[in-house]
Amino acid sequence: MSPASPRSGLSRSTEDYLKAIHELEAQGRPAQTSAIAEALEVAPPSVSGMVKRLSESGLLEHVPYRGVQLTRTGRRTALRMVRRHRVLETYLSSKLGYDWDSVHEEAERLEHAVSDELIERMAMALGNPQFDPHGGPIPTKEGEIEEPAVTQLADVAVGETAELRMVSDRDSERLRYLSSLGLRLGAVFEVVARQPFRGPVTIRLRGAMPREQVIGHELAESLGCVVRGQEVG
Amino acid sequence: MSPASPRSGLSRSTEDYLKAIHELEAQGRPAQTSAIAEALEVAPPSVSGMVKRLSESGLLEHVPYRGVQLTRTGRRTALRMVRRHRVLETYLSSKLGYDWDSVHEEAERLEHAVSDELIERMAMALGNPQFDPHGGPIPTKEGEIEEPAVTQLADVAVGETAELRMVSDRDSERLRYLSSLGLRLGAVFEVVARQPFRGPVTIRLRGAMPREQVIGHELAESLGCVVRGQEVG
DNA sequence: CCGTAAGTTTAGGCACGCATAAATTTTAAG
DNA sequence: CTTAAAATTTATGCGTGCCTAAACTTACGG
Repeated sequence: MSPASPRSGLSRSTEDYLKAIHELEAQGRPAQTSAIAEALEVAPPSVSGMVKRLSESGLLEHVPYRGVQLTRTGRRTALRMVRRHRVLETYLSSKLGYDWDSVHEEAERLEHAVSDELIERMAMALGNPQFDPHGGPIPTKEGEIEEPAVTQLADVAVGETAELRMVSDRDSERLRYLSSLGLRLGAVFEVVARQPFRGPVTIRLRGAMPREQVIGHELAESLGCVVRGQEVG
Repeated sequence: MSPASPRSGLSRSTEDYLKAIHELEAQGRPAQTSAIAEALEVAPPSVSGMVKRLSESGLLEHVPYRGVQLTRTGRRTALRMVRRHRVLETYLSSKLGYDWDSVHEEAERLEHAVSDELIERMAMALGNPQFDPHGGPIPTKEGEIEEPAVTQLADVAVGETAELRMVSDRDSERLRYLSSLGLRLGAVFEVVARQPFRGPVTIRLRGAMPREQVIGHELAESLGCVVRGQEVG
């Protein structure tokens, strides 16, 4: 008997697979075995085995050699996990002084152990927040989620002014680096240069002490911004 | 590979076994296979198997057919789990509005998932409390615990006045019943009668509306009191 | 259209943690 | 002291979830 998560009756691994597959689907990519394996840091044959179990449980559909797709039930469970994760991150950050670079790891473990009751109490205590500390939208209890329309910093034109709205929570190193640059959520900046061939982007942060920062292309792709148009510095 | 708890490197089950064995030892009873099996609600052969693994890991010593004893390391881990459990219970109760009859179940799951860091942050936010919502002493970070000297209500003499100091957190039904009687921690009452042959105890609660309550012997054994001596109502 | 590289699945194994049934040891009774 | 009852351990087996190695599909370049 594998340990069951409260109420869902699903194992920790199962929840992790569903969440990972959901994320791949959300990115538009078909959820292939190798992609799942990479996301969860397991070997591809392990994924094949789990996919078989999950499809037998009706949580996803599997077309051999092609990929998988979550069923309605699978997606519901995945969104429930996303809600748990993001409410936890928000709570840890707001109420217990965690930094945005350390919440992810803690939430990743807790999301399998908390009850729905506790999540709702935390959400209540926070005033039912809509976004987590990285700007990720928090699905409602009913499983509704609204992805904010953001533009990758890498795609913002020179001369535009933009605001940082969303960042991946995956790499805490990266988050610490962003903090050190003064790039927090809500930070406003102007794009002053963009090098071609996937080159870096240069921005000027607005604030008491405006500074110019050079952001590598890959990092710039992971930053979700809202473009405010061309403003006069 | 079994899922590992943060930092301890031990599985959920391992942590549960150590905690259960610790509790048996604390009660003076030798930790026998059957007692462990009963506490964890598993079959005795499962205990034999786990005991073998635990003793190979140096967490306890096993004398075949006799019983088991925690090593220094085993006890340290067990006390760490007790601290986690009780800090969690206190936090859930103080900060998230849980009742004393519902905290145990939630803490039971969370104790395996939280990091030491989170426990210390919670303890800090609570002002480093010494007791959990059931009056159980919270071990320090260093693993020191001081069992309060309490008397079972079943052993308090007629005419004595006592204060409720500690209750088992195991049975939430029982806790709800106590609440319904007005018997919370700190409640002061006088023992007005005791029936022989493990019969019930009758108490009179002090307060705005004094009431007499009859408490069954078994329940009275589970209530830890501090006797205040004979006072005039 | 054929063959190879890349991706996927099957085959076979292992550790954990649980179970039941059978063998063993201890205890307690006569 | 012998023997039956109770407790414990050993023997086996099962499901989960991971692994590596081998077999199999699919996609693609020549």
